[in-house]
Amino acid sequence: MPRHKFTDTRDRIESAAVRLFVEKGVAETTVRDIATAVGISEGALYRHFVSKEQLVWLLFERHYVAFAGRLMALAHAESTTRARLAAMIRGFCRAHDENPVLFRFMLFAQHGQLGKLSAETPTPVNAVRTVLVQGLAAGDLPAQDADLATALVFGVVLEPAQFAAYGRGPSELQTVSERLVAAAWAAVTAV
Amino acid sequence: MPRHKFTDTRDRIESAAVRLFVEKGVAETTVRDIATAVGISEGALYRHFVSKEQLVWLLFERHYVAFAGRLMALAHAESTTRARLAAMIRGFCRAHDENPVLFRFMLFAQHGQLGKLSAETPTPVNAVRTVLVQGLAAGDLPAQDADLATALVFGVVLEPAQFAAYGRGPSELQTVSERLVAAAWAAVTAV
Amino acid sequence: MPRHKFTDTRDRIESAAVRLFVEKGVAETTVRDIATAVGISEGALYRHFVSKEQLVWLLFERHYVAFAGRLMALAHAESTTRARLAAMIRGFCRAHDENPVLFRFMLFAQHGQLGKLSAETPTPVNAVRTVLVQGLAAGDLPAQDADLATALVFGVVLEPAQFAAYGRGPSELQTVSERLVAAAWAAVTAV
Amino acid sequence: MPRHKFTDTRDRIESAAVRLFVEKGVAETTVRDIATAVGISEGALYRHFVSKEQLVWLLFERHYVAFAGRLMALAHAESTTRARLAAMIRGFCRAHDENPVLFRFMLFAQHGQLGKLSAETPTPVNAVRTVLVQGLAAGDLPAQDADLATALVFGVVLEPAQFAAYGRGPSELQTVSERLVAAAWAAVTAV
DNA sequence: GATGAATGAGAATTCATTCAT
DNA sequence: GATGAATGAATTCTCATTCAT
Repeated sequence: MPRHKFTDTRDRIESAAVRLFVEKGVAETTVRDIATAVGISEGALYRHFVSKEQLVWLLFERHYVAFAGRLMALAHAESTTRARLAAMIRGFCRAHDENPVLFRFMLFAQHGQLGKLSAETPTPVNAVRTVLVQGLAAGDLPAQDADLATALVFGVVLEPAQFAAYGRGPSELQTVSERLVAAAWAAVTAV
Repeated sequence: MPRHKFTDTRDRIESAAVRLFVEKGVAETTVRDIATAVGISEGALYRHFVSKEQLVWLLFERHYVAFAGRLMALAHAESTTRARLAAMIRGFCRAHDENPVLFRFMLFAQHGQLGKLSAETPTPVNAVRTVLVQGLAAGDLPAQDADLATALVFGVVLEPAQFAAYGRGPSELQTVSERLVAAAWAAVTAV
Repeated sequence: MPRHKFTDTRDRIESAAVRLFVEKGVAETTVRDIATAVGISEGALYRHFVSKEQLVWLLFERHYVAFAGRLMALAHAESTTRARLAAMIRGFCRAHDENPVLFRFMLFAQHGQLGKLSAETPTPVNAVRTVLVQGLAAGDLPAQDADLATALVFGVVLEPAQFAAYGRGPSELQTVSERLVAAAWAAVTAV
Repeated sequence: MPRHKFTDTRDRIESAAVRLFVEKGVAETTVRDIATAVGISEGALYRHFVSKEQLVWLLFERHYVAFAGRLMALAHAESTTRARLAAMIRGFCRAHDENPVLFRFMLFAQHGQLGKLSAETPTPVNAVRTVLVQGLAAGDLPAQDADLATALVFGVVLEPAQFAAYGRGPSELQTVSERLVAAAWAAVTAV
């Protein structure tokens, strides 16, 4: 095993960790599991990451914030509330299909990291909620609790992803993205 | 009386365990945590339960199956697809509000127990799916993937519960149960 | 090996720990060393002590403060500065001979615990210093820096103990206690 | 120049190591600590030293023996026992003030190296002891145990240094060297 | 039924040392 | 001479489980 490669080690650690965290759960994944999956020693991991805790946080925060940014950019490119919501939902589906494991790690894995986010951090939840609040203000949506509406949109998108993880329903969300758009819009307008 | 006491201790263990499993996660809850919460010794716990694993399984399986039964009974009491779905969603809301901690334990806590259920076990998912399949057969619903439709209904109900757990949106789901019924129906008919 | 003895386990841990800390140094003594010396498992140690750090601190603080109290009581029983100092020095010698290992742990072992003592904690240093300050105020001693005088007394007592630990000079300090009293008095009056 | 640079790095390693060993203790100082302090990589350290152990030994042995030589030279320059002792004590004070860190490393740091010295190695202890033995033989000192007398002299000098390290008493020993000479002489003549 | 000390198998982390580049 | 990733053995500590009392 060569010692001094291309420093892709860090990347390999990250993807192995995300995969294991999703497969087995964060608490159930040991540092040894990760090291073995990467093919290095446990000690070597600590050359790249301060602690398991920090590795979890790093992976979560980076991708979570990046995904929020992606969603906001998609929304900004559209002008109507429905188009914005549709673009975001398609964004969810694309992100899921590109890397289902990462998607699950960000949005399902119980890593206990959500509480560490500062209130101002942009999150996917805030991205969707902002669009809905604007839609409510513009009269594009019937008056309703913004948080509840946000939850409905999330439910319509995330639960099919959850089902997919268990082998139920379509495994590629993009094949049903227009269906999810229609369902989400119907849910938030069916007051 | 001794029999009564036994039952009492057992119940206290169970509710303390459910609460801790939800609050901290299953892996993060130690046997000592539970024993301390109940006010007994660690060893005494093993008088009532074979192992932590078995305790988790017992709690999950019992409540999960019971809840599935409750849902099916609610559906059977109605005659139209929409009424059946509505009754089940109200049942979800009531179960949540009666004991949010238990609700979360059953439906969110990643306890890795889902895979242990045999295929024939009645589950809330199957209960909802069965009603939807019947509705599709009866032509009450537009043709669509039954699993996806099930996921949509679950998403519309569960995500608001998830949000409530984080202090977002209404904390009592029964206050918005008709809203959720409307949203779920809209979602599964918006093909 | 019986499991449930007379709970002298705690005491056995303490004396084994003090001995090892002195013999090998605190940092060089592992929890395993202590457990092996006591004849229990490593994990069992943690039933009695929160951490190695806490064990070190507990041992040090308790004996250090107790010894300071002993010294002060000895001083209080006398009325002249010289008699007070003599009583304290004899107290040092007796403490050394009673348990040289504990004596060394308190006064030589580099356990890094000194900094944790709050300023008001009674210490052997303060005990001696207080007597010297009173002697200076009473004119029993020539004017001089109280800290330096304290250091001289400590040096006269502690260095022979240090030598004894290396097998040099008398191993029992009580055999030379009057000599040390005379030397200390001479040192603090030889301005 | 390259030779010069080598020496320079080596010196910087040595002084950083001595400082860290005294500040944090030998066991508590990691090779990484030293490398970081010097501004080189960990691996580079091993270009200059075989091991941490060897570095400790090297530093200790070299300075300890050199200091013993210095003390003996100072004694040899004088003709009376008292003058010899006085010269040595002033030598102690000067060495302390020149480099308190090195002084503490040699005389206090528990590096477990003392046992490695061969019996014939000249040490500060032997230097002082030799002068006292000669004084006893010459009748300049009252009959007494030579080791105990040596310990008394050491205590009178070292304990003020120890106190200085903790911020008690004078920080520069040379300001009180005559006081220490008087105290030491009083201690060894007060039989 | 209850207690709590004890076990033993890991878990995370540290660290002196090596070695390909 | 220098770098820094990698190793592997140790170290502290945790925790589900057992068992004598």
